Amino acid sequence: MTSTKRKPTIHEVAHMAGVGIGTVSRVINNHPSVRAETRAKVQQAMEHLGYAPNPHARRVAGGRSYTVSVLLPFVATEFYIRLIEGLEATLSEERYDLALFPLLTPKRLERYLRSGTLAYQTDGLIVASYDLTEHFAGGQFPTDRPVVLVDARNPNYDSVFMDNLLGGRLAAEYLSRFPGELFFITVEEDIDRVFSHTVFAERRAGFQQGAELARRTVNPDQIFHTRLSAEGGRLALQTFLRHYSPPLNIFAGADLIALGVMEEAERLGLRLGQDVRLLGFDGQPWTAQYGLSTLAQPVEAMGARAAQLLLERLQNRRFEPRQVRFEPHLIERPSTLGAQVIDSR
Amino acid sequence: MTSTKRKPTIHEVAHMAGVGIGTVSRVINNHPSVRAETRAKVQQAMEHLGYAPNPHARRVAGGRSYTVSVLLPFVATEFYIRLIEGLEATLSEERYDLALFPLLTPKRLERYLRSGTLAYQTDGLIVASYDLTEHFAGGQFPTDRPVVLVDARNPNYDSVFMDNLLGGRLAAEYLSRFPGELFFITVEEDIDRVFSHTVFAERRAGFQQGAELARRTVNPDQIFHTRLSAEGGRLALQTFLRHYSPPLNIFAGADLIALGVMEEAERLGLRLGQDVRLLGFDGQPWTAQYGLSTLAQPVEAMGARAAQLLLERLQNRRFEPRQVRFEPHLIERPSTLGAQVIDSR
DNA sequence: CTGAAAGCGCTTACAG
DNA sequence: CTGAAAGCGCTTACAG
Repeated sequence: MTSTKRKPTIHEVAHMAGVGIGTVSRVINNHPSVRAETRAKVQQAMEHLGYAPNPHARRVAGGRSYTVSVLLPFVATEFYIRLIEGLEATLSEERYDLALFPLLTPKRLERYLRSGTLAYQTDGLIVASYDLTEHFAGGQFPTDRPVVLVDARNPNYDSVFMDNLLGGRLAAEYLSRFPGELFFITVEEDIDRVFSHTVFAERRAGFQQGAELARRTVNPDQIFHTRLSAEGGRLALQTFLRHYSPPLNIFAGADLIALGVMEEAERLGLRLGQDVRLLGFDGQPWTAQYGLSTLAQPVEAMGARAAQLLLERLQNRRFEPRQVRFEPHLIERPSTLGAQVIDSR
Repeated sequence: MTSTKRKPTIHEVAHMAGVGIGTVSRVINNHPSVRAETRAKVQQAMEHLGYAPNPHARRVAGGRSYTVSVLLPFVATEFYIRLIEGLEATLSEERYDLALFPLLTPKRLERYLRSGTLAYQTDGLIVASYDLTEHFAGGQFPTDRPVVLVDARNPNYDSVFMDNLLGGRLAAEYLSRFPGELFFITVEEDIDRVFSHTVFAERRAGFQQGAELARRTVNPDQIFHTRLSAEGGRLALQTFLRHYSPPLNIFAGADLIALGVMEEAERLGLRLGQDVRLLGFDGQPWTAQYGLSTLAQPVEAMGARAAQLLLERLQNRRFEPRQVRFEPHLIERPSTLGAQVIDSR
């Protein structure tokens, strides 16, 4: 006895609207074959009663969970906030719920996937940022549910991914147009991280390629490894300045790291866009106010696309795994444009 | 049609065990009034069939969600991993599920609490680390579900909290026994954080109190504010060393920050436990291998206690809000014991 | 386009 | 201690 007041049911709605419960159900589920007039009557009754369908009854009767699980790193980045919003926007249109499963340890993941109740909890899986197949025998997820990867890539599964190599290359090409050396701040995995991704390694490889194409050298001490935090950016700038003098052209592997670079530059009295040219990656909403140039990722769109792929799978459609590639796009702001631009192309 | 093979139901189990479905249900729910012999028969049948109860059917028939929602910050700390484990251990015994709700924005929270479906999703709420009442009119959560706070405190709700003030005081008292100045590294909220907690402010206040009691002064530049990251600890040590010379006695507000201090000390060739005496807070599992002294929090136990309080509320028991206080306890390791101990008590 | 009815897989008094 | 039966609130063919 947890609830205080009885909640209205489909029967009460049907009674009030003067229709059968089947019709109410059809209205709830946006079934096309309902007369507009009938639909209106039913909707009025629902509103009047403050009716909300019981999802559990729906799941029992429908024989499905109407739920999609999202397996994602347990980190504080805005990236995942945006990703979740993209997923949710698309899934909720089809009345699917989202269940978040934070990837903490492989043991938990294993337990989760093999648990007898997962069958009831989830119609499909979305796996963010990791290609987890390596954790399982045969490179297959131990589940009969459809799986879609987002911000990650595997040829055996539908994948929605960012072309990080291209991103790194664009960064190097762009920063090469300015005087001064090139620098890169990359994120290293924590030692204790058991799940690994390749995002930052790809950006770095792209950056090296782009630098080569522009005939610029990037020495090992022009690359700083740190964790994904603003403070990592601050440390990076301090370290660069021990051996190099402004102007510095810095590509931060993530906006959050670029934020730390900005803070430290300000503390040191360096002018952004002149002494330090700074380019981030992600396109977080706050970068606009901060005047941070960045390679923007259409994160919400990636989430929406992944959700769409999964919904199609859930409709039992059979096709080969689909690979959807997204590209970052450059947004120029004061952090790189403080002074005159030398266009050497 | 998402599932591949039909899952066995309670009827099949009953048939195979030669009992009624009611009996099977009683076995599943650990109802006391089942003969051991009957129970064994049923369990055998369940195992043989690979039976797992359908949680949705249970929720419909039982009229409850059998689910507890945990509202928690979306951060990567091990603290929450441990907290979740403590909660889950206790709740799963009573066949309650856990639903994680990451606190991203107040808007999402509002939408979530007021949504018509929350009534179906959740029998009770556990709110971690934040006293969210300030966000709502009248200082009450806009829900008729029982609410328990953990790692936070509010007189109107059951609360399980850590005595952070005591923790800070213990830290100062302990570190005062060593030669050298006292330092504190605290965590500041990000500007964009809308949810705020008082944990670090409390530890700091306690630290100041403890220092006073020990007749030690702590100047403003002996306190460093940073974000919750290992790199924050590295920056802190660098900063302290600009104005102070070893030995330094540092209380890091969190183990994660202490980790950064250790890394930076090593990089600078400083001896831990001699040049730098370091005390963390949390008692993360890895601190043992790293030899980090720390004020350990019984996180799992706090989670278990919170779960227990909520389960009691769910049994419809009425009592005044209960406040359960936990204390940290000091674990001494090489990071403070590298040299001789001056016991001045 | 719509209603009556069967069915989804459980829980829970009610008898015995 | 246990079984038969009603009921939870939906979905979904099946008729019309």
